[in-house]
Amino acid sequence: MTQIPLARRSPIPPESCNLASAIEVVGDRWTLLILRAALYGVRRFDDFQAELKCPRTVLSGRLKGLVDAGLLVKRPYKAPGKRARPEYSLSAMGLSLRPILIGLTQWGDAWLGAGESPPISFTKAGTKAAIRAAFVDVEGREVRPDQIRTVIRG
Amino acid sequence: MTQIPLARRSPIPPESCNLASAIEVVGDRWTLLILRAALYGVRRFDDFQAELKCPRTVLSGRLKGLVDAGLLVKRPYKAPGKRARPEYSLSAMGLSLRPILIGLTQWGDAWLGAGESPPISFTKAGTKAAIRAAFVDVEGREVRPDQIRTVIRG
DNA sequence: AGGTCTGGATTTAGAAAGCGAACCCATACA
DNA sequence: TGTATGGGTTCGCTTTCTAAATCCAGACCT
Repeated sequence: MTQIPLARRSPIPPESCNLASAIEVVGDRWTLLILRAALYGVRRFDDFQAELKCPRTVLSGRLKGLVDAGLLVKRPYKAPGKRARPEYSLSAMGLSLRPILIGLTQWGDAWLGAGESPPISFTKAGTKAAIRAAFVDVEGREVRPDQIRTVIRG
Repeated sequence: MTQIPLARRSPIPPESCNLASAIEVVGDRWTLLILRAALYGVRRFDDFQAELKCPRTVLSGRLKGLVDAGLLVKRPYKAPGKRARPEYSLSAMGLSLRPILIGLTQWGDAWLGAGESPPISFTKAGTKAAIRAAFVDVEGREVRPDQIRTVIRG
């Protein structure tokens, strides 16, 4: 059970750790819920608001923050016969969070799912077999969790 | 760039989505920073506090929340010649977040790392080649992000 | 042109959470 | 008996969150 050896401090101080930096950017309830909706295709202010039921002040603040951080791109969106409005779509930076949120979805399915079969699952195109988040080596072959070693000052 | 089709709402309402539930549990700055430290081996109250520099009230609240949620286990810890104290170590539920936090670390390395080589990296035991977070099919072979398909009501 | 609708916000005021410092408590050790 | 130490809680103050109301610009209608 006690696989991780006791440490007084983490090997990398939080100030210079990219994980800690990432947490500063996306480690927020509303921010994560916005990204979740965005990955499902939601792009417009009122749609986010209807989905999240969060205060509009918070939503506009978080959207601005995500644009500043580079995860979302704000650009005008013109529906026919309507005036141009902004839409917020994921940048490459934001899209690359998808594996992490899928991983978190599967973690939730496993530990919070009340034993039911998951309402959403992921497969490889063309097949029906499920896929899952894991670690792979350079050749793309899976590495089991107990085989993972941590290397400092890479 | 617009790979994701526009949607007014996400396919699963947040109330019944395990991703949204997971975000309720771990979608918080201090909570994530605590888990980060815990995965590096930090277990004691004052060590967390020295590492995170957060108010002790917040720390004790978050630790309590993580114990209640089942991610941490609180149990007495007896150092020789010292009195018994509580320590907070990761449960299986908490440990299984490791791939997600490693994935987030690598996301931070890629997008926030200011071009430097990452201060921490992960390898397969016995080799020196780096590993990375990815998706695999049932046989443990990598599935590229553009090959991922979403299936509702699995 | 004037009025209305609609999406995308900002303003305002009260509630909740965050924060830092100080304090408390139990036990090892001198 | 006294002091040190780890693990908290209590106490005010400040920031952030929240909800509701308001604002604003550009279609569309007449």
